[in-house]
Amino acid sequence: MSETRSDDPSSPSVRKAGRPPRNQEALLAAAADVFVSSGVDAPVRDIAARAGVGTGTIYRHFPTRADLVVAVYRHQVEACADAGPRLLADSASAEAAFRTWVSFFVDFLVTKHGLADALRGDSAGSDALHTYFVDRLVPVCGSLLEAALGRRAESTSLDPYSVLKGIGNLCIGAGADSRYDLESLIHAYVTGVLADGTRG
Amino acid sequence: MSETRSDDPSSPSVRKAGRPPRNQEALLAAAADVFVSSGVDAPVRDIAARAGVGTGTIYRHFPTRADLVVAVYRHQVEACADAGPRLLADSASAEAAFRTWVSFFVDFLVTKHGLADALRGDSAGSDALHTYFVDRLVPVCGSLLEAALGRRAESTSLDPYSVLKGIGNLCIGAGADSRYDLESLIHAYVTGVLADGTRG
Amino acid sequence: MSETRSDDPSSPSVRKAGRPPRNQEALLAAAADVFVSSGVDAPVRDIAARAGVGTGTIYRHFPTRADLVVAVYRHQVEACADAGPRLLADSASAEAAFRTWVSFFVDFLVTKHGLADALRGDSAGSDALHTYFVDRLVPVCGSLLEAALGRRAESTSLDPYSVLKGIGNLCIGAGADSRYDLESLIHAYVTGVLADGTRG
Amino acid sequence: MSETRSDDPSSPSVRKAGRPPRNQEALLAAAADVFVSSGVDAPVRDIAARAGVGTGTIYRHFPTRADLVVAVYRHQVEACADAGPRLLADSASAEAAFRTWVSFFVDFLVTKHGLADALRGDSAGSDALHTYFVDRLVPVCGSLLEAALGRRAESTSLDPYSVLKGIGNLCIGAGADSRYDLESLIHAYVTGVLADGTRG
DNA sequence: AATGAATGAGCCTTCATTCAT
DNA sequence: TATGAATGAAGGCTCATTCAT
Repeated sequence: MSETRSDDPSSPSVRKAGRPPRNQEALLAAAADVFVSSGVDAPVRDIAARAGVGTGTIYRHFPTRADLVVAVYRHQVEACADAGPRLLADSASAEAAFRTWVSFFVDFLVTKHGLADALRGDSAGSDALHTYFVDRLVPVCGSLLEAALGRRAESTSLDPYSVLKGIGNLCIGAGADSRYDLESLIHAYVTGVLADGTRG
Repeated sequence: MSETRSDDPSSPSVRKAGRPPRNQEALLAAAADVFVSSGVDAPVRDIAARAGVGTGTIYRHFPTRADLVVAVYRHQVEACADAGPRLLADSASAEAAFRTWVSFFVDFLVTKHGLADALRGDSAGSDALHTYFVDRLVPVCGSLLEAALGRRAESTSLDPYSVLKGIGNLCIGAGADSRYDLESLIHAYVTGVLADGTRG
Repeated sequence: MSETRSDDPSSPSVRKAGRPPRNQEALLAAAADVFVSSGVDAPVRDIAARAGVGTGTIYRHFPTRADLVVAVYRHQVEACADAGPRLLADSASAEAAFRTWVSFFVDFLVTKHGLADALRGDSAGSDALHTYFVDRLVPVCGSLLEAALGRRAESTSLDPYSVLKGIGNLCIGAGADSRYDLESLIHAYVTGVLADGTRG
Repeated sequence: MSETRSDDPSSPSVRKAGRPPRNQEALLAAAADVFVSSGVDAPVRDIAARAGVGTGTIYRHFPTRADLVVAVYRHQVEACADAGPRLLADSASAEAAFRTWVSFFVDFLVTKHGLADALRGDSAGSDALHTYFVDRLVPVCGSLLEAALGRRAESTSLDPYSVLKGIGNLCIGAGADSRYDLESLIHAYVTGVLADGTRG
């Protein structure tokens, strides 16, 4: 599907022959590519081929698939996490900040198709990623949500973890399904979360 | 595809007479069991073993995995589809009917662990299932949604397909993750869908 | 080396094409062949190829390498164990019985080149074989040894296990090394064992 | 094979000053350690790691594994060979000298766990080692044996090569198997060798 | 000279699928 | 029809070995 994909830091792209890469960057870019087209469970061999390296090289740098998956998405997760506080400070309203952050998160998930899948936690080696996501993003999502609900929130039953995971789930399969109107759904979802949170 | 197949997943027991296709019964029941415990991608051998038949028998009755998966869940899908009109007629309000139907659908998805996953369309042989779900349930969901939105609905941008798929997505992983408060999320989701639909 | 080898129960030998075998016998014969030429650690693929079957077939019949190794030699081990009591009853003297039995055991080990190696216990999947050998043959060796030492034996420090393992070790590499005069060595070994046993 | 590899069997150790090849030392020591704990077939990487060098360095100094193995044990083999004449001169009797030498050899083999295995000749790169052992020790063993048999020996059928290899074989697996009473076995073995040799 | 990243062959193991019985 | 043995394509992982730096 994506033969392009090149917003990533360093992306040697396709790579057919040429001198082998000397750093992990190339590996990560290749893995990202493959994850997009074949999912996080793609054969190690495919990733190696895409990177133009031997399978051993993959294992050298990332002993387990989890290591690789986490490494592949770490940058983006960090960027996402960092955006939270910034949005809260810069936005006109807390709700706007929350909605913008959610959009940011959704874009990330959708762009990196396959990521949403990884987020689930079933796929091989996804546990590490899942844990990483949760640890890093739930707090951010939580503070934005809390701010958005503001004073009105009295005893919301909607915990940040569920809200975040819900967003992730909603993103699954989007991008590969043109009939699936993710944007509208996310808007409605947030609307509902804020409405229900207010009522507690 | 499968002619008879009683009503409940754990069915063959109920049969009175002994029409030949008795095997189909056992096969479906076994497959349902295995799908629950190992997911829709479980080894054919496991299913055959559970059914007490040879693998060849599985293939004879269900040439592709999709055939099997669809057959396994047909009953429930039908029940779900049939419930729509009934709820619309029996409920106090259209919104109540919609919410109840959604709950029904969610219960189905969650109970049949792994079904939500299958619904996505990536898993082996899920396409057929996906198509079947869509063809059968989108119309039902659509009429309930329309009724719930009622007159207020002017030009909702939320199409039934997306709404249904959103529900399915939200259900993914639930049941295996106790921190994931699916019920509250679904409630919020529906709230948002109805609210946004109104504003369209 | 051995292209012959055919004293084994059922030995389809080389097998190039032809209809695939339907029983384990063929597999065992193939495995025996390969063990002889490549040792008990030979690749499963080699064994499968020799038997003219797919690797999966090997795994079907012998889930672990140990299962296969044990199966391959079980017949011979049993024959060897059974020979003990018989020799004791038929021989002119207990010492003769012991020496004959040792010869029998040695022939077995040497003929099935590679077996002595397996007996050691390091090689993958050899533990099971080792245990089997010990459980089955040590008692037999023990009673023959005891009989041979007869009354004279007072407090022999030579336990049957060590004596048996010593024989096995002595056989290692024999057959592949023409300069190695195993027969004479075994004779001397037994002489020493009986002499030392007497003095205790 | 290996270009340099000094000239004297027991070489690098004696060096006074600090000529570059100091590494050889470290490499051999590391290899010896690893051989003890993981056997002569241990991964090259492990040896390199233990020595604190890159794998390439190992290959530079020892092109083949055989070169390394031989180098590792050269010292001990030489010591063992040198001990022969000395024992013959110092011992009370030739038999005592032989038995002492055998004990010495056995200790060497057992202490350097895995050496006995390597001596066999199957393990990767053991041929060179085997040849070296034979060339160096068979003559020594032969003269001691001859002396021990003395005048009595008329036409012994036990050649030194077999006797030596027999000892080596007996040592296999000792040390890793507490039930295996190597010492007693060796005693009996020598007893038998001397007894049979006399009768020829 | 030393280093260690990279390579890739080779082994194990698991299944989907076919097919003789 | 039913069976399950057999097949063989994958895919994971581990080193021995090479070679650019």
